[in-house]
Amino acid sequence: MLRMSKMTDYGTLVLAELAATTGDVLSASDISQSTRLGLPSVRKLLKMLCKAGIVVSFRGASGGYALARSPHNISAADILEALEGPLLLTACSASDSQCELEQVCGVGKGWKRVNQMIRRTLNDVSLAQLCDAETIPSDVPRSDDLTVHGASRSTI
Amino acid sequence: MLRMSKMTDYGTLVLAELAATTGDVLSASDISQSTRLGLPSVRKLLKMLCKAGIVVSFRGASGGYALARSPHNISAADILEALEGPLLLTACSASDSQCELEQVCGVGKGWKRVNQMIRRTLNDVSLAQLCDAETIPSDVPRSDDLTVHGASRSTI
DNA sequence: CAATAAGGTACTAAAATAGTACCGTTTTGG
DNA sequence: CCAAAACGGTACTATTTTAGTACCTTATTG
Repeated sequence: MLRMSKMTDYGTLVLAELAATTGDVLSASDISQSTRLGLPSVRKLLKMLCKAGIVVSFRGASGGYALARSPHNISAADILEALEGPLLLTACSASDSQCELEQVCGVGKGWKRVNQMIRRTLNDVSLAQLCDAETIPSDVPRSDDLTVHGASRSTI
Repeated sequence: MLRMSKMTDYGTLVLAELAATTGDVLSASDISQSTRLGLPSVRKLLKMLCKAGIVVSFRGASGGYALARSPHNISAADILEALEGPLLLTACSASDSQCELEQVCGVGKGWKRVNQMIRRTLNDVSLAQLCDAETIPSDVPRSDDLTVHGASRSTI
């Protein structure tokens, strides 16, 4: 359903926790306790976020994790890519697409464009904004509103 | 990976075929042949699209399917919702969310905002545009560019 | 040197997705 | 009027992905 995985959802909680801490570092179990997420999952997430360069780790006793940079400089796209891999709406959006329909397919390019638009959206929202929703513009009309005239707009 | 399912991907091929036809209706097997998708899958997709009101069906010999309205009035959001269910980035974006973390969770609202932004993007792209990618604005700056200053922008 | 904490890997279980099959109903046209 | 064409509905199986866990290794501190 175009849904992020649970792990990614949890991952943002973990990051929010790190963003909110006043202390130096937080250990995986600190975070597990404050977020109420299972320790094994928290550890897994922190490893992934660390690999992606979003958090940094300190080993040994009194070690732990911290954000690698300011929450203003961590984008939603960064987070999603770290935890779910490349942001690709369709299989053929990938550079090494193996879609054998690509010749016949007239819509691949269209979806790639949509993919870019979504990526831009996700690049433009920071972790800091995620933690403080009011700072996210809730209704930003595009500068040239070239919309689907009369396209049904379901209201959720 | 924030990816649409294969079926949705196939579904847009089916819709593109219907959008392109000059004839009256196309049967499931017509579409299966022209798209090279398996007949059972094509049938399943057409049933779903019909239920969602995107295509209309005509039963009996010489029956088949046609778009329910102009491809300009069918949005990407319509298609995704028909084939993948509600457009919800996170579990707690749903109205009947059962996320017991909701109290502790500071990021749910933020993701909901992002969800709305993506929804708007998908509402603003039509099937007609998907079939003719050049008509999709490839670089539309938002009217107030309140971006993450210096957020890393991975280039895919 | 013992305790704490991260790094890495591999495995199991559960859930979602994809693909298929079958039978019923409607309509056409000879 | 009946056989063939084509959709409607449902239920099932297999595959793939996701979630969750376990276990061992390495590093740091006091």
